[in-house]
Amino acid sequence: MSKKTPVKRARAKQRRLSPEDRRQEFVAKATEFFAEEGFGGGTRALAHRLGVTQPLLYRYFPSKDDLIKEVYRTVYLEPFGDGWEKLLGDRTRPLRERLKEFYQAYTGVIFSRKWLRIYFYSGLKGLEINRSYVGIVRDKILSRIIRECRHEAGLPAQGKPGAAELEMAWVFHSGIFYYGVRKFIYEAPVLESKEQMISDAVDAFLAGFAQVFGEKEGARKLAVRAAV
Amino acid sequence: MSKKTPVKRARAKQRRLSPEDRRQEFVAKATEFFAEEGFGGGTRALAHRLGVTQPLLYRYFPSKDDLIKEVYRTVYLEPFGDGWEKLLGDRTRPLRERLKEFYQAYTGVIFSRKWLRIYFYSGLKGLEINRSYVGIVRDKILSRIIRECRHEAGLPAQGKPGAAELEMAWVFHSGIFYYGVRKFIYEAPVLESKEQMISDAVDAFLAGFAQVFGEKEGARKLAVRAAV
DNA sequence: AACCCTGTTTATCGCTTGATCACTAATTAA
DNA sequence: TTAATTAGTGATCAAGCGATAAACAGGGTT
Repeated sequence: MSKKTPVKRARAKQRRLSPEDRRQEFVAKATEFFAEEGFGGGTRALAHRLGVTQPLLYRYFPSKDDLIKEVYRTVYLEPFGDGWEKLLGDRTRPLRERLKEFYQAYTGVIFSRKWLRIYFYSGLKGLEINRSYVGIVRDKILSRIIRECRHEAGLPAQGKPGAAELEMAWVFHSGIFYYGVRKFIYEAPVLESKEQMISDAVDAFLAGFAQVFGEKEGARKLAVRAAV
Repeated sequence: MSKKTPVKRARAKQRRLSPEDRRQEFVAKATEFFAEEGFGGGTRALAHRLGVTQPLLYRYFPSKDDLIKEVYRTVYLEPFGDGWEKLLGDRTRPLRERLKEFYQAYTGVIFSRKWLRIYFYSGLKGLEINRSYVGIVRDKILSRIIRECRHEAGLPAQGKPGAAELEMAWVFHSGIFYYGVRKFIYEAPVLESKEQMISDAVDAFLAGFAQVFGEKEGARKLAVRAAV
């Protein structure tokens, strides 16, 4: 390459965005960048990707760490709508149907290279935000699922789900979750139809839950209902 | 702190190990170090942890990357004994029992902070070794499990497991795997008894597999799937 | 004693990193 | 038009990185 050319750079003639918009644009692209490179990725490489010079980042964010924190915020807060709890708890519809629909929607949001990689990078860092996310999944999703399963199986409702029930829901949930990990992080071949994977997983979970926790009657009811 | 003290360091009076042993000692401690810090951890910090100076590492390993590769080797090759395939295929015992025993043993090896963290760090790097590990799990463990399930359910044996069956085994396997992730990476509370978690997961899986792929339910299952 | 071999340290090199400062170009307000 | 404000750049700093070279220390052999 020739030496640094002092050519007056033709500044891109882009419309100037409002400061807040530009900032958010930076955060969005930084998210993609860090998802690929990990948080060890350099600010220079990031700036290059944004098409600006490195010091400019420091006009918008006090430090690299602050930028990273904003990346976390957007990634973690993005997915959680409040419709999901209602969907799971809507007893006018069969639980099986609710579960399948919920996991279609949920995985529709989190199954992306970007989301999953940021999730694991922050998890390995041992960040608080990650731990709190696990808590949210447990309280807003899994506990609700357990409650609905108990109801469906004709078991007495009780305030908090038991530890063993909760664990079983975790195993179920994680099994589905890991489909995305295998596909987007390991880039391993997976069953083409996500829909079928979820459908089978839900069917197996309901049968398994009835088998392990159901009363004899409840279990049979679940099995029969499944078959019909 | 005062300026660098040129005090002649009292060399530690440790027994001199053979070069090969010393090397392995380095690799072992480096594994723990990288498990905590990630592979971005510095060679100086690592050397400090080993109680030696940084350049000494380069007498034992040509570069940091070579050291890391050896870390991978030990971590990935450590677990796989050949007894596991035999255990899974031993038809003199009930499949349920075999599965529970296998997963007790398997998780006994990989459920550690060290193993899991190295696993994810290398996974995020997109390393070949990681992908090959996924292949090994699929071919040596999950395919075998499917075969045994088919046999148990009285289904005709066929060479390769179907994609949907394999996926279901993945969901099951991952569910168990993620118990370790939650415990050692997220450091989230889990069911105290790993044994019960595995036992319930296996019971649920067998019930679920029969439900989804079993012969008797086959026709009805198809109807249900068509209706969804 | 002299020598060599090997494990180890000190000092240092070139490069990259996150961050800062002074300056210029572009936009807005008067 | 001119002044003020904002967006963006080039040069540079101190610290940290991986890696290298040369000197040193201690035991074993002759």
